[in-house]
Amino acid sequence: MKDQPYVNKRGQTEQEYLEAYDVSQFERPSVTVDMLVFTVMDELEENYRKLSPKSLKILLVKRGEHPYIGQWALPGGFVTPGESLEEAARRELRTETNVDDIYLEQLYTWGDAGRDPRTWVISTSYMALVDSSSLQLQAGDDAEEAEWYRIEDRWLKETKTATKDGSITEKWLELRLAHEREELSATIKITKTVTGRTVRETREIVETHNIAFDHAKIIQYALERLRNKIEYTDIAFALMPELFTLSDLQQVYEVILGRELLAAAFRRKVADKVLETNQYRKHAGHRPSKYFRFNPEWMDQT
Amino acid sequence: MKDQPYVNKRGQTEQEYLEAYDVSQFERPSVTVDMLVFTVMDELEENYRKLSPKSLKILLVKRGEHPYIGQWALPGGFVTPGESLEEAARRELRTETNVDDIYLEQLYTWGDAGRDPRTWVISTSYMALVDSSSLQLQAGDDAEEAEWYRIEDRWLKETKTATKDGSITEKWLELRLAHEREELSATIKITKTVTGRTVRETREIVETHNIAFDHAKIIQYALERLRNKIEYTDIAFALMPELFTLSDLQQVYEVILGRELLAAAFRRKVADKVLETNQYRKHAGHRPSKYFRFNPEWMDQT
DNA sequence: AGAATAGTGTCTCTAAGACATTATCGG
DNA sequence: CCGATAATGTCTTAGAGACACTATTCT
Repeated sequence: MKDQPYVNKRGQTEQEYLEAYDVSQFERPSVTVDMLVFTVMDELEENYRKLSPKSLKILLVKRGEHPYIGQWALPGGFVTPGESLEEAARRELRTETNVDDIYLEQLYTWGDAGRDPRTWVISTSYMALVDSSSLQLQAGDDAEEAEWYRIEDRWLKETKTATKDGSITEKWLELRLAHEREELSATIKITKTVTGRTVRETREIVETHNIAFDHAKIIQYALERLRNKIEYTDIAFALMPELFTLSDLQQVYEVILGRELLAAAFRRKVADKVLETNQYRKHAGHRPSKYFRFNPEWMDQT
Repeated sequence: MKDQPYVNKRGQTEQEYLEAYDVSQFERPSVTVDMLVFTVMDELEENYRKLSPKSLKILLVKRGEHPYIGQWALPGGFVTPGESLEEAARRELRTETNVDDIYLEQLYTWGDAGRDPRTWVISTSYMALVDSSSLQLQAGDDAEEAEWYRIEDRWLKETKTATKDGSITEKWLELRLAHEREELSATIKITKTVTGRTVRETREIVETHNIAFDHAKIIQYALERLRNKIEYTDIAFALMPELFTLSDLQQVYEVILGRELLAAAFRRKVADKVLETNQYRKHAGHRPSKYFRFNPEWMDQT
């Protein structure tokens, strides 16, 4: 395939060219991976009859070094030579959560100048979805101060301005990350520019409280992607334990989408994606629900 | 925000830490951007009565240097310090096509070891959509041997194997890139691994003819993304000229999706996204069609 | 006139939304 | 029996698919 006998303008063969290649001729950035590890956990509920409400969580680590020392950041680290980006992401994930073989998806690569005060850093962010039940079992690895933060966002305001051949829409959102002992927040502005026939979207951090680097922006972007993808793919199952009830599954959809769904329509929609078991949830204080499992055959339908 | 008085374990303030920071402590990759510039062009048609069929094109450049000298590659180049990835992409786009302010979207970042024989290279790929009518006017910049290649793919075969808790589906596709004087091709294998509740997808080049680096894989990925996005977004308009007929628009959808659409349903679907003009296409050899333009108000609907 | 495309009317089919109804547990 | 959730039935609505039919131009 690439064993051409060609020489370049200076008369070099490929081998000669590669031997003479100066790797230091261009300035190079550091490359890191940032992990957006999401899970859905049960909140405690006092009333024994009611279902425990769920909430979406994201894993953050407390920075023990400059810059942004003492603030919270996405787990991640440098990519090392010889490993692919995805390998680096899985390595970080293992050291952070001990969980392997979970859903992982590349999200976006961030390379704005000045996003790290130390040096030129480009970060590829990966979204991972883990099932909380398998996690709660081994949550004892507090060595480096990692915490699950409840994640919520709130619409703040929107403005629209006409331009000569389109419009500019600015939307402000507040991102809130809460934990028993701490609360982090940020304001993010999303600018949507319509020009002629094309649309451009940019994100910008307006302010951020105790969230390191540009990570508030990355988290908001990931949340948006998660919301979109849960509607047209089956990634929700990656957040579920082996056995789950349809109410559990619906709650996961609801907490991510931020709105209630009608049970009848929801059940119709997922009917082909799950398999019935003959087990029931016990001691519920009300009619017990049947456990289901993911239907791997479903993947063939499309 | 980040003016904390904290010191780290070695007692350094942030300023002291940054001054002492050794940027060379980690090995660093070269970072490039690769551009996937798509357009849809009319093919010549002998019969004056028939509509000229359209085809999807991608811009490639001939490599004049090792490695892969003489083969065809995606246009692109190194990212330089101080510019963001998107700025680098727009800069490459300007030098390659002279067109500015066009649809641009970050696709994926490729970082597998060995993807460039020279050194460790990580590439972020961007997809750009341009309207061919504005391009044909200034197609005379052949300085560096850039060519529009017609792009097609073809399903070859599929196998499915059961594993203990899921299955592996392998799909082979042939990618064909054709030009008046040259024809390039590649075979790509897509492996979909279902394990428990999660799905993983990987791509691999089986063979490639005269397509440099791992670019065949990137092109196939971009084509898939384009096909998906044209169904649920309005990116198709970025491929259209200012004025277009609904048949033109339908043809663009058809050539990208690779299947025919029903006119009645298509027109219903786009009805709110376009604005009528009172101009008609002339000298058509059949009933002339009305010209439409993009409706910028449409963006508000969602 | 006739080839070809432009554009519309309408029936069917499927899926989602809305909401009422029945079922079943723990206490 | 009551409070709560589980699960189903069914009417309505929106939209896609299918296809027939009419309209209009150029040579």
